[in-house]
Amino acid sequence: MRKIADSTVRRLSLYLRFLEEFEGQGIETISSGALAGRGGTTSAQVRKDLSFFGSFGKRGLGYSVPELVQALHQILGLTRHYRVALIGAGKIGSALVENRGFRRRGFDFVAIFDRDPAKIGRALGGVQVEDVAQLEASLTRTHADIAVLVTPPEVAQSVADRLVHLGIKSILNFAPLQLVVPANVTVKTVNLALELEALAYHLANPN
Amino acid sequence: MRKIADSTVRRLSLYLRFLEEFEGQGIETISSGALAGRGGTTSAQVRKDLSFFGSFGKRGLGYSVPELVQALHQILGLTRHYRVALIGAGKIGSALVENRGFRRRGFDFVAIFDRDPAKIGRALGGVQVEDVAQLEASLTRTHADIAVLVTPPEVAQSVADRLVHLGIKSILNFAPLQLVVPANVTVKTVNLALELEALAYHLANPN
DNA sequence: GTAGCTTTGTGAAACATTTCACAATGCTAG
DNA sequence: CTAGCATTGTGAAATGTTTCACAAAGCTAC
Ligand SMILES: NC(=O)c1ccc[n+]([C@@H]2O[C@H](COP(=O)([O-])OP(=O)(O)OC[C@H]3O[C@@H](n4cnc5c(N)ncnc54)[C@H](O)[C@@H]3O)[C@@H](O)[C@H]2O)c1
Ligand SMILES: NC(=O)c1ccc[n+]([C@@H]2O[C@H](COP(=O)([O-])OP(=O)(O)OC[C@H]3O[C@@H](n4cnc5c(N)ncnc54)[C@H](O)[C@@H]3O)[C@@H](O)[C@H]2O)c1
Repeated sequence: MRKIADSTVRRLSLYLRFLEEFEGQGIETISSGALAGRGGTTSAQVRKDLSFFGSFGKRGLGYSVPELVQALHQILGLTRHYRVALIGAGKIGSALVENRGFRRRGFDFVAIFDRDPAKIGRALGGVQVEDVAQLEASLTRTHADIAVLVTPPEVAQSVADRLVHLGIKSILNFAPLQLVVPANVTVKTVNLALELEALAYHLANPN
Repeated sequence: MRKIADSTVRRLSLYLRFLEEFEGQGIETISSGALAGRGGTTSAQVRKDLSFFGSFGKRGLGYSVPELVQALHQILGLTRHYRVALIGAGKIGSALVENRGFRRRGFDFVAIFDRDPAKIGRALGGVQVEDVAQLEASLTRTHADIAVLVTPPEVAQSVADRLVHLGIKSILNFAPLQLVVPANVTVKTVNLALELEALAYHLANPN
Protein backbone atom coordinates (compact mmCIF):
# COMPACT_ATOMS: atom_id res chain seq x y z
CA MET A 1 0.00 0.00 0.00
CA ARG A 2 1.05 3.54 -0.82
CA LYS A 3 2.66 5.30 2.15
CA ILE A 4 0.05 7.29 4.05
CA ALA A 5 0.99 10.58 5.74
CA ASP A 6 0.81 10.67 9.49
CA SER A 7 -1.35 13.79 9.25
CA THR A 8 -3.87 11.79 7.23
CA VAL A 9 -4.01 8.99 9.81
CA ARG A 10 -4.61 11.47 12.62
CA ARG A 11 -7.41 13.14 10.72
CA LEU A 12 -9.03 9.77 10.05
CA SER A 13 -9.09 9.20 13.82
CA LEU A 14 -10.77 12.56 14.26
CA TYR A 15 -13.32 11.84 11.54
CA LEU A 16 -14.15 8.58 13.29
CA ARG A 17 -14.78 10.44 16.53
CA PHE A 18 -17.10 12.92 14.85
CA LEU A 19 -18.90 10.18 12.96
CA GLU A 20 -19.57 8.29 16.18
CA GLU A 21 -21.02 11.50 17.57
CA PHE A 22 -23.28 11.84 14.52
CA GLU A 23 -24.22 8.18 14.75
CA GLY A 24 -25.25 8.72 18.38
CA GLN A 25 -27.53 11.50 17.20
CA GLY A 26 -29.18 9.17 14.73
CA ILE A 27 -27.78 10.93 11.64
CA GLU A 28 -27.76 8.44 8.75
CA THR A 29 -25.82 10.24 6.07
CA ILE A 30 -23.20 12.98 5.99
CA SER A 31 -21.43 14.99 3.31
CA SER A 32 -17.69 15.59 3.23
CA GLY A 33 -18.46 19.27 3.86
CA ALA A 34 -20.43 18.65 7.03
CA LEU A 35 -17.78 16.26 8.36
CA ALA A 36 -15.06 18.78 7.56
CA GLY A 37 -16.98 21.58 9.25
CA ARG A 38 -17.09 19.61 12.47
CA GLY A 39 -13.31 19.23 12.50
CA GLY A 40 -11.87 22.45 11.15
CA THR A 41 -10.69 21.07 7.83
CA THR A 42 -12.04 21.22 4.26
CA SER A 43 -14.32 18.97 2.29
CA ALA A 44 -11.62 18.31 -0.28
CA GLN A 45 -9.27 17.21 2.49
CA VAL A 46 -11.83 14.75 3.81
CA ARG A 47 -12.45 13.25 0.38
CA LYS A 48 -8.74 13.05 -0.43
CA ASP A 49 -7.96 11.38 2.90
CA LEU A 50 -10.60 8.75 2.30
CA SER A 51 -9.68 8.27 -1.34
CA PHE A 52 -6.32 6.77 -0.37
CA PHE A 53 -8.22 3.78 0.99
CA GLY A 54 -11.08 3.44 -1.44
CA SER A 55 -14.39 4.92 -2.38
CA PHE A 56 -16.92 5.05 0.44
CA GLY A 57 -19.47 7.69 -0.54
CA LYS A 58 -22.38 8.06 -2.91
CA ARG A 59 -22.20 10.96 -5.34
CA GLY A 60 -24.94 13.49 -4.81
CA LEU A 61 -25.71 12.03 -1.39
CA GLY A 62 -22.63 11.79 0.81
CA TYR A 63 -21.46 9.02 3.10
CA SER A 64 -23.53 6.54 5.08
CA VAL A 65 -22.49 7.25 8.66
CA PRO A 66 -22.56 3.63 9.90
CA GLU A 67 -20.75 2.40 6.79
CA LEU A 68 -18.04 5.01 7.10
CA VAL A 69 -17.62 4.29 10.81
CA GLN A 70 -17.14 0.66 9.93
CA ALA A 71 -14.70 1.46 7.11
CA LEU A 72 -12.61 3.70 9.37
CA HIS A 73 -12.49 1.02 12.04
CA GLN A 74 -11.17 -1.31 9.38
CA ILE A 75 -8.61 1.18 8.03
CA LEU A 76 -7.30 2.18 11.46
CA GLY A 77 -7.09 -1.41 12.67
CA LEU A 78 -9.73 -0.94 15.36
CA THR A 79 -11.77 -4.04 14.59
CA ARG A 80 -9.75 -5.81 17.26
CA HIS A 81 -8.73 -4.93 20.80
CA TYR A 82 -5.14 -4.12 21.67
CA ARG A 83 -3.31 -5.35 24.75
CA VAL A 84 -1.46 -2.52 26.45
CA ALA A 85 1.27 -2.77 29.09
CA LEU A 86 1.92 0.19 31.39
CA ILE A 87 5.44 0.71 32.69
CA GLY A 88 5.53 3.10 35.63
CA ALA A 89 2.53 3.28 37.96
CA GLY A 90 3.17 6.87 39.04
CA LYS A 91 0.89 9.87 38.87
CA ILE A 92 0.47 9.96 35.11
CA GLY A 93 0.52 6.19 34.74
CA SER A 94 -2.25 5.61 37.25
CA ALA A 95 -4.36 8.37 35.72
CA LEU A 96 -4.08 6.60 32.37
CA VAL A 97 -4.92 3.15 33.64
CA GLU A 98 -7.91 4.39 35.62
CA ASN A 99 -9.33 6.24 32.65
CA ARG A 100 -12.37 4.42 31.23
CA GLY A 101 -12.02 5.99 27.78
CA PHE A 102 -9.19 3.78 26.55
CA ARG A 103 -10.94 0.47 27.15
CA ARG A 104 -14.04 1.86 25.48
CA ARG A 105 -11.91 2.50 22.38
CA GLY A 106 -10.40 -0.97 22.39
CA PHE A 107 -7.18 -0.45 24.33
CA ASP A 108 -7.03 -2.83 27.30
CA PHE A 109 -4.41 -2.46 29.99
CA VAL A 110 -3.33 -6.03 30.66
CA ALA A 111 -0.18 -5.51 32.74
CA ILE A 112 1.34 -2.81 34.97
CA PHE A 113 4.95 -2.68 36.09
CA ASP A 114 6.74 -0.53 38.63
CA ARG A 115 9.93 -0.63 40.65
CA ASP A 116 8.53 0.80 43.88
CA PRO A 117 7.84 -1.98 46.44
CA ALA A 118 5.07 0.18 47.90
CA LYS A 119 3.20 -0.07 44.58
CA ILE A 120 3.93 -3.69 43.63
CA GLY A 121 1.01 -5.95 44.48
CA ARG A 122 -1.57 -3.19 44.65
CA ALA A 123 -4.30 -3.14 42.01
CA LEU A 124 -4.85 -0.18 39.67
CA GLY A 125 -7.84 -0.08 37.38
CA GLY A 126 -8.41 -3.77 38.07
CA VAL A 127 -4.87 -4.86 37.18
CA GLN A 128 -2.24 -5.88 39.70
CA VAL A 129 1.05 -3.98 39.65
CA GLU A 130 4.02 -6.28 39.07
CA ASP A 131 7.71 -5.83 39.76
CA VAL A 132 9.45 -4.45 36.69
CA ALA A 133 12.10 -7.11 37.31
CA GLN A 134 9.44 -9.55 36.07
CA LEU A 135 8.94 -7.62 32.83
CA GLU A 136 10.44 -10.30 30.59
CA ALA A 137 8.82 -13.26 32.33
CA SER A 138 5.42 -11.63 32.55
CA LEU A 139 5.21 -9.96 29.14
CA THR A 140 6.11 -13.10 27.22
CA ARG A 141 3.07 -14.65 28.88
CA THR A 142 0.83 -11.59 28.48
CA HIS A 143 1.63 -10.75 24.84
CA ALA A 144 1.12 -7.00 24.89
CA ASP A 145 0.82 -5.18 21.56
CA ILE A 146 1.59 -1.69 22.85
CA ALA A 147 3.69 -0.40 25.76
CA VAL A 148 2.97 2.90 27.51
CA LEU A 149 6.17 4.16 29.06
CA VAL A 150 5.67 6.49 32.04
CA THR A 151 8.85 6.05 34.08
CA PRO A 152 11.25 8.80 35.10
CA PRO A 153 13.38 9.87 32.13
CA GLU A 154 16.61 8.43 33.60
CA VAL A 155 15.43 4.85 33.16
CA ALA A 156 13.18 5.29 30.12
CA GLN A 157 15.78 4.30 27.50
CA SER A 158 16.84 1.15 29.32
CA VAL A 159 13.21 0.09 29.80
CA ALA A 160 12.59 0.83 26.12
CA ASP A 161 15.52 -1.41 25.18
CA ARG A 162 14.01 -4.25 27.19
CA LEU A 163 10.61 -3.71 25.57
CA VAL A 164 12.14 -3.77 22.10
CA HIS A 165 14.03 -6.93 22.97
CA LEU A 166 10.71 -8.49 23.99
CA GLY A 167 9.38 -7.77 20.51
CA ILE A 168 7.18 -4.76 21.33
CA LYS A 169 6.61 -2.78 18.10
CA SER A 170 4.67 0.22 19.44
CA ILE A 171 5.55 2.51 22.33
CA LEU A 172 3.70 5.53 23.66
CA ASN A 173 6.35 7.47 25.59
CA PHE A 174 5.76 10.21 28.17
CA ALA A 175 9.34 10.61 29.34
CA PRO A 176 10.74 13.90 28.04
CA LEU A 177 13.51 12.50 25.89
CA GLN A 178 14.10 11.06 22.45
CA LEU A 179 14.03 7.25 22.61
CA VAL A 180 16.43 5.41 20.32
CA VAL A 181 14.77 2.32 18.81
CA PRO A 182 15.14 0.20 15.67
CA ALA A 183 13.36 1.40 12.55
CA ASN A 184 10.65 -1.25 12.74
CA VAL A 185 9.46 0.03 16.14
CA THR A 186 7.03 2.96 16.23
CA VAL A 187 7.37 5.46 19.06
CA LYS A 188 4.98 8.33 19.73
CA THR A 189 6.32 10.70 22.34
CA VAL A 190 4.03 13.01 24.29
CA ASN A 191 6.22 15.86 25.48
CA LEU A 192 4.13 18.33 27.43
CA ALA A 193 6.91 20.81 28.15
CA LEU A 194 7.42 21.01 24.39
CA GLU A 195 3.73 21.80 23.87
CA LEU A 196 3.97 24.58 26.43
CA GLU A 197 7.06 25.93 24.68
CA ALA A 198 5.22 25.97 21.37
CA LEU A 199 2.51 28.02 23.10
CA ALA A 200 5.17 30.33 24.52
CA TYR A 201 6.57 30.82 21.01
CA HIS A 202 3.17 31.92 19.77
CA LEU A 203 2.78 34.32 22.68
CA ALA A 204 6.22 35.78 22.00
CA ASN A 205 5.72 35.93 18.22
CA PRO A 206 2.04 36.62 17.54
CA ASN A 207 1.26 36.73 13.83
CA MET B 1 8.46 37.96 10.40
CA ARG B 2 8.12 35.18 7.85
CA LYS B 3 5.69 32.48 8.97
CA ILE B 4 7.56 29.67 10.71
CA ALA B 5 6.35 26.08 10.39
CA ASP B 6 5.12 24.42 13.54
CA SER B 7 7.46 21.51 12.86
CA THR B 8 10.38 23.96 12.94
CA VAL B 9 9.32 25.42 16.30
CA ARG B 10 9.02 21.96 17.82
CA ARG B 11 12.49 21.01 16.60
CA LEU B 12 13.93 24.21 18.05
CA SER B 13 12.53 23.17 21.44
CA LEU B 14 14.21 19.80 21.05
CA TYR B 15 17.53 21.36 20.04
CA LEU B 16 17.35 23.52 23.15
CA ARG B 17 16.89 20.45 25.30
CA PHE B 18 19.89 18.71 23.76
CA LEU B 19 22.01 21.84 24.00
CA GLU B 20 21.25 22.17 27.70
CA GLU B 21 22.36 18.57 28.07
CA PHE B 22 25.62 19.33 26.25
CA GLU B 23 26.07 22.50 28.29
CA GLY B 24 25.73 20.45 31.49
CA GLN B 25 28.51 18.21 30.20
CA GLY B 26 30.73 21.24 29.70
CA ILE B 27 30.75 21.00 25.91
CA GLU B 28 31.59 24.45 24.50
CA THR B 29 30.96 24.07 20.82
CA ILE B 30 28.79 21.82 18.65
CA SER B 31 28.33 21.25 14.94
CA SER B 32 24.94 21.03 13.23
CA GLY B 33 25.75 17.40 12.50
CA ALA B 34 26.34 16.49 16.14
CA LEU B 35 23.21 18.31 17.24
CA ALA B 36 21.20 16.57 14.53
CA GLY B 37 22.59 13.18 15.50
CA ARG B 38 21.32 13.63 19.03
CA GLY B 39 17.79 14.25 17.81
CA GLY B 40 17.23 12.02 14.82
CA THR B 41 17.27 14.73 12.18
CA THR B 42 19.84 15.95 9.65
CA SER B 43 22.50 18.64 9.79
CA ALA B 44 20.88 20.53 6.90
CA GLN B 45 17.60 20.56 8.79
CA VAL B 46 19.26 22.05 11.85
CA ARG B 47 20.97 24.77 9.85
CA LYS B 48 17.82 25.57 7.87
CA ASP B 49 15.72 25.77 11.04
CA LEU B 50 18.17 28.20 12.61
CA SER B 51 18.63 30.22 9.43
CA PHE B 52 15.02 31.45 9.62
CA PHE B 53 16.03 33.44 12.68
CA GLY B 54 19.55 34.53 11.87
CA SER B 55 23.09 33.30 11.72
CA PHE B 56 24.38 31.81 14.95
CA GLY B 57 27.34 29.64 14.02
CA LYS B 58 30.94 30.05 13.01
CA ARG B 59 31.93 28.43 9.71
CA GLY B 60 34.49 25.71 10.13
CA LEU B 61 33.77 25.52 13.85
CA GLY B 62 30.10 25.10 14.63
CA TYR B 63 27.91 26.74 17.23
CA SER B 64 28.88 28.02 20.65
CA VAL B 65 26.66 25.97 22.97
CA PRO B 66 25.94 28.74 25.50
CA GLU B 67 25.31 31.30 22.77
CA LEU B 68 22.93 29.01 20.92
CA VAL B 69 21.11 28.17 24.15
CA GLN B 70 20.67 31.87 24.74
CA ALA B 71 19.55 32.50 21.16
CA LEU B 72 16.97 29.71 21.33
CA HIS B 73 15.63 31.04 24.62
CA GLN B 74 15.18 34.36 22.87
CA ILE B 75 13.55 32.87 19.78
CA LEU B 76 11.15 30.64 21.72
CA GLY B 77 10.22 33.40 24.13
CA LEU B 78 11.67 31.64 27.16
CA THR B 79 13.58 34.60 28.57
CA ARG B 80 10.59 35.26 30.78
CA HIS B 81 8.39 33.06 32.97
CA TYR B 82 4.81 32.26 32.02
CA ARG B 83 1.87 32.25 34.40
CA VAL B 84 -0.22 29.13 33.94
CA ALA B 85 -3.75 28.49 35.22
CA LEU B 86 -4.97 24.91 35.63
CA ILE B 87 -8.67 24.19 35.18
CA GLY B 88 -9.64 20.79 36.59
CA ALA B 89 -7.73 19.41 39.56
CA GLY B 90 -8.42 15.77 38.74
CA LYS B 91 -5.98 12.93 38.17
CA ILE B 92 -4.17 14.39 35.18
CA GLY B 93 -4.41 17.95 36.43
CA SER B 94 -2.85 17.20 39.80
CA ALA B 95 -0.08 15.16 38.16
CA LEU B 96 0.77 18.18 36.01
CA VAL B 97 0.76 20.68 38.83
CA GLU B 98 2.90 18.50 41.07
CA ASN B 99 5.48 17.96 38.37
CA ARG B 100 8.66 19.93 39.09
CA GLY B 101 9.78 20.01 35.45
CA PHE B 102 7.43 22.74 34.29
CA ARG B 103 8.51 25.35 36.81
CA ARG B 104 12.11 24.52 35.99
CA ARG B 105 11.37 25.42 32.38
CA GLY B 106 9.68 28.69 33.28
CA PHE B 107 6.01 27.66 33.46
CA ASP B 108 4.58 28.58 36.86
CA PHE B 109 1.18 27.34 37.96
CA VAL B 110 -0.38 30.38 39.61
CA ALA B 111 -4.01 29.31 39.93
CA ILE B 112 -6.02 26.08 40.08
CA PHE B 113 -9.78 25.80 39.60
CA ASP B 114 -12.20 22.94 40.14
CA ARG B 115 -15.91 22.46 40.65
CA ASP B 116 -15.70 19.68 43.24
CA PRO B 117 -16.27 21.07 46.78
CA ALA B 118 -14.07 18.27 48.13
CA LYS B 119 -11.12 19.74 46.18
CA ILE B 120 -11.75 23.47 46.64
CA GLY B 121 -9.56 24.91 49.40
CA ARG B 122 -7.01 22.11 49.35
CA ALA B 123 -3.48 22.94 48.17
CA LEU B 124 -1.86 21.22 45.19
CA GLY B 125 1.78 21.82 44.36
CA GLY B 126 1.73 24.81 46.69
CA VAL B 127 -1.29 26.47 45.09
CA GLN B 128 -4.73 26.54 46.61
CA VAL B 129 -7.62 25.13 44.57
CA GLU B 130 -10.34 27.72 43.93
CA ASP B 131 -13.97 27.34 42.94
CA VAL B 132 -14.31 27.52 39.17
CA ALA B 133 -17.22 29.89 39.79
CA GLN B 134 -14.52 32.38 40.81
CA LEU B 135 -12.67 31.95 37.49
CA GLU B 136 -13.46 35.44 36.19
CA ALA B 137 -12.84 37.24 39.47
CA SER B 138 -9.63 35.39 40.24
CA LEU B 139 -8.04 35.30 36.79
CA THR B 140 -8.44 39.02 36.18
CA ARG B 141 -6.36 39.47 39.33
CA THR B 142 -3.88 36.70 38.58
CA HIS B 143 -3.19 37.52 34.92
CA ALA B 144 -2.41 34.07 33.57
CA ASP B 145 -0.73 33.77 30.16
CA ILE B 146 -1.62 30.15 29.48
CA ALA B 147 -4.53 27.93 30.56
CA VAL B 148 -4.23 24.16 30.90
CA LEU B 149 -7.68 22.64 30.46
CA VAL B 150 -8.15 19.26 32.13
CA THR B 151 -11.86 19.06 32.82
CA PRO B 152 -14.22 16.35 31.61
CA PRO B 153 -14.98 16.82 27.91
CA GLU B 154 -18.63 17.77 28.52
CA VAL B 155 -17.69 21.09 30.11
CA ALA B 156 -14.44 21.79 28.24
CA GLN B 157 -15.95 23.99 25.52
CA SER B 158 -17.89 26.16 27.96
CA VAL B 159 -14.81 26.61 30.16
CA ALA B 160 -12.77 27.44 27.04
CA ASP B 161 -15.35 30.10 26.10
CA ARG B 162 -14.95 31.69 29.52
CA LEU B 163 -11.14 31.61 29.22
CA VAL B 164 -11.27 33.24 25.79
CA HIS B 165 -13.62 35.89 27.13
CA LEU B 166 -11.07 36.59 29.87
CA GLY B 167 -8.47 37.29 27.19
CA ILE B 168 -6.48 34.04 27.42
CA LYS B 169 -4.58 33.55 24.14
CA SER B 170 -3.03 30.09 24.70
CA ILE B 171 -4.73 26.90 25.81
CA LEU B 172 -3.26 23.44 26.34
CA ASN B 173 -6.26 21.12 26.14
CA PHE B 174 -6.44 17.51 27.35
CA ALA B 175 -10.15 16.96 26.80
CA PRO B 176 -10.69 14.65 23.83
CA LEU B 177 -12.55 17.06 21.62
CA GLN B 178 -11.93 19.84 19.14
CA LEU B 179 -12.26 23.22 20.89
CA VAL B 180 -13.77 26.06 18.87
CA VAL B 181 -11.94 29.33 19.54
CA PRO B 182 -11.30 32.60 17.68
CA ALA B 183 -8.38 32.65 15.26
CA ASN B 184 -6.17 34.75 17.55
CA VAL B 185 -6.23 32.07 20.27
CA THR B 186 -3.77 29.17 20.02
CA VAL B 187 -4.94 25.75 21.19
CA LYS B 188 -2.73 22.68 21.44
CA THR B 189 -4.75 19.55 22.10
CA VAL B 190 -3.15 16.46 23.61
CA ASN B 191 -5.36 13.57 22.59
CA LEU B 192 -3.96 10.34 23.93
CA ALA B 193 -6.58 8.04 22.46
CA LEU B 194 -5.63 9.48 19.08
CA GLU B 195 -1.97 8.67 19.69
CA LEU B 196 -2.91 5.10 20.55
CA GLU B 197 -5.01 4.87 17.40
CA ALA B 198 -2.06 6.05 15.32
CA LEU B 199 -0.02 3.24 16.91
CA ALA B 200 -2.83 0.79 16.13
CA TYR B 201 -2.77 1.92 12.50
CA HIS B 202 0.91 1.15 12.28
CA LEU B 203 0.41 -2.26 13.84
CA ALA B 204 -2.41 -3.00 11.40
CA ASN B 205 -0.51 -1.62 8.38
CA PRO B 206 3.19 -2.25 8.90
CA ASN B 207 5.29 -0.87 6.06
C1' DG C 1 50.51 34.29 4.36
C1' DT C 2 48.89 30.16 2.36
C1' DA C 3 47.16 25.49 1.98
C1' DG C 4 44.16 22.31 3.74
C1' DC C 5 40.34 21.11 6.43
C1' DT C 6 35.90 21.74 8.43
C1' DT C 7 31.49 23.53 8.79
C1' DT C 8 28.08 27.17 8.06
C1' DG C 9 24.33 29.48 5.46
C1' DT C 10 21.40 29.25 1.69
C1' DG C 11 19.48 29.12 -3.03
C1' DA C 12 17.72 25.47 -5.85
C1' DA C 13 15.87 20.86 -6.41
C1' DA C 14 13.23 17.25 -4.72
C1' DC C 15 9.59 15.68 -2.31
C1' DA C 16 5.13 15.94 0.34
C1' DT C 17 0.72 17.76 1.37
C1' DT C 18 -3.16 20.60 0.53
C1' DT C 19 -6.24 22.92 -2.36
C1' DC C 20 -8.59 23.50 -6.69
C1' DA C 21 -11.77 22.48 -10.08
C1' DC C 22 -14.51 19.62 -12.70
C1' DA C 23 -16.23 15.35 -14.97
C1' DA C 24 -18.76 11.49 -13.31
C1' DT C 25 -22.48 9.78 -10.79
C1' DG C 26 -26.70 9.05 -8.55
C1' DC C 27 -30.73 10.95 -6.44
C1' DT C 28 -35.33 13.42 -6.69
C1' DA C 29 -39.19 15.40 -8.89
C1' DG C 30 -42.19 15.74 -12.47
C1' DC D 1 -37.54 8.95 -18.96
C1' DT D 2 -35.41 13.45 -18.48
C1' DA D 3 -33.82 17.64 -16.24
C1' DG D 4 -31.89 19.60 -12.40
C1' DC D 5 -29.27 19.33 -8.39
C1' DA D 6 -25.92 17.82 -4.99
C1' DT D 7 -21.89 15.65 -3.99
C1' DT D 8 -18.13 12.43 -4.76
C1' DG D 9 -13.53 11.02 -6.50
C1' DT D 10 -9.46 12.55 -8.45
C1' DG D 11 -5.93 14.46 -11.66
C1' DA D 12 -3.51 18.82 -11.78
C1' DA D 13 -1.94 23.05 -9.64
C1' DA D 14 -0.46 25.39 -5.73
C1' DT D 15 1.72 25.53 -1.64
C1' DG D 16 4.75 23.91 2.03
C1' DT D 17 8.75 21.29 3.83
C1' DT D 18 12.97 18.80 3.53
C1' DT D 19 17.12 17.61 1.31
C1' DC D 20 20.97 18.66 -1.64
C1' DA D 21 25.05 20.71 -2.86
C1' DC D 22 28.31 24.21 -2.87
C1' DA D 23 30.38 28.84 -2.29
C1' DA D 24 31.88 31.44 1.65
C1' DA D 25 34.18 31.67 5.89
C1' DG D 26 37.14 30.70 9.65
C1' DC D 27 40.43 27.82 12.00
C1' DT D 28 45.06 25.32 12.28
C1' DA D 29 49.59 24.25 10.99
C1' DC D 30 53.52 25.44 8.89
N1 LIG E 1 3.54 14.43 35.87
C1 LIG E 1 3.61 15.25 34.83
O1 LIG E 1 2.92 16.26 34.74
C2 LIG E 1 4.51 14.98 33.71
C3 LIG E 1 4.55 15.88 32.67
C4 LIG E 1 5.39 15.64 31.61
C5 LIG E 1 6.15 14.52 31.61
N2 LIG E 1 6.10 13.67 32.61
C6 LIG E 1 6.94 12.49 32.57
O2 LIG E 1 6.19 11.31 32.74
C7 LIG E 1 6.96 10.38 33.48
C8 LIG E 1 6.18 9.97 34.70
O3 LIG E 1 5.75 11.09 35.40
P1 LIG E 1 4.95 10.94 36.77
O4 LIG E 1 4.56 12.29 37.16
O5 LIG E 1 3.90 9.90 36.64
O6 LIG E 1 6.12 10.46 37.74
P2 LIG E 1 6.04 9.57 39.04
O7 LIG E 1 7.30 9.74 39.76
O8 LIG E 1 4.75 9.81 39.73
O9 LIG E 1 5.96 8.11 38.44
C9 LIG E 1 7.05 7.41 37.95
C10 LIG E 1 6.85 5.96 38.34
O10 LIG E 1 7.83 5.16 37.69
C11 LIG E 1 8.29 4.18 38.62
N3 LIG E 1 9.59 3.71 38.18
C12 LIG E 1 10.82 4.21 38.45
N4 LIG E 1 11.77 3.46 37.86
C13 LIG E 1 11.13 2.47 37.21
C14 LIG E 1 11.57 1.38 36.43
N5 LIG E 1 12.85 1.17 36.15
N6 LIG E 1 10.64 0.57 35.92
C15 LIG E 1 9.33 0.77 36.15
N7 LIG E 1 8.86 1.77 36.89
C16 LIG E 1 9.76 2.60 37.41
C17 LIG E 1 8.31 4.90 39.93
O11 LIG E 1 8.30 3.97 40.99
C18 LIG E 1 7.02 5.72 39.84
O12 LIG E 1 5.91 4.97 40.31
C19 LIG E 1 8.27 11.08 33.78
O13 LIG E 1 9.20 10.73 32.79
C20 LIG E 1 7.92 12.52 33.67
O14 LIG E 1 9.03 13.30 33.33
C21 LIG E 1 5.29 13.85 33.68
N1 LIG F 1 -6.86 10.28 32.78
C1 LIG F 1 -6.46 9.98 31.54
O1 LIG F 1 -5.72 9.06 31.30
C2 LIG F 1 -6.91 10.79 30.41
C3 LIG F 1 -6.47 10.42 29.17
C4 LIG F 1 -6.85 11.15 28.07
C5 LIG F 1 -7.66 12.23 28.25
N2 LIG F 1 -8.08 12.57 29.45
C6 LIG F 1 -8.94 13.72 29.59
O2 LIG F 1 -8.43 14.66 30.50
C7 LIG F 1 -9.47 15.24 31.23
C8 LIG F 1 -9.24 15.05 32.71
O3 LIG F 1 -9.03 13.69 32.99
P1 LIG F 1 -8.82 13.19 34.47
O4 LIG F 1 -8.50 11.75 34.38
O5 LIG F 1 -7.92 14.09 35.20
O6 LIG F 1 -10.32 13.32 35.03
P2 LIG F 1 -10.79 13.57 36.53
O7 LIG F 1 -12.24 13.21 36.55
O8 LIG F 1 -9.86 12.93 37.47
O9 LIG F 1 -10.63 15.14 36.68
C9 LIG F 1 -11.50 16.09 36.16
C10 LIG F 1 -11.60 17.23 37.16
O10 LIG F 1 -12.34 18.29 36.59
C11 LIG F 1 -13.18 18.82 37.58
N3 LIG F 1 -14.27 19.55 36.95
C12 LIG F 1 -15.45 19.10 36.48
N4 LIG F 1 -16.16 20.09 35.96
C13 LIG F 1 -15.42 21.22 36.08
C14 LIG F 1 -15.62 22.56 35.72
N5 LIG F 1 -16.72 22.97 35.09
N6 LIG F 1 -14.63 23.44 35.98
C15 LIG F 1 -13.51 23.05 36.59
N7 LIG F 1 -13.26 21.78 36.97
C16 LIG F 1 -14.22 20.87 36.70
C17 LIG F 1 -13.64 17.61 38.36
O11 LIG F 1 -14.11 18.00 39.64
C18 LIG F 1 -12.34 16.83 38.44
O12 LIG F 1 -11.56 17.19 39.55
C19 LIG F 1 -10.74 14.60 30.71
O13 LIG F 1 -11.27 15.40 29.68
C20 LIG F 1 -10.27 13.32 30.14
O14 LIG F 1 -11.09 12.85 29.11
C21 LIG F 1 -7.72 11.88 30.56
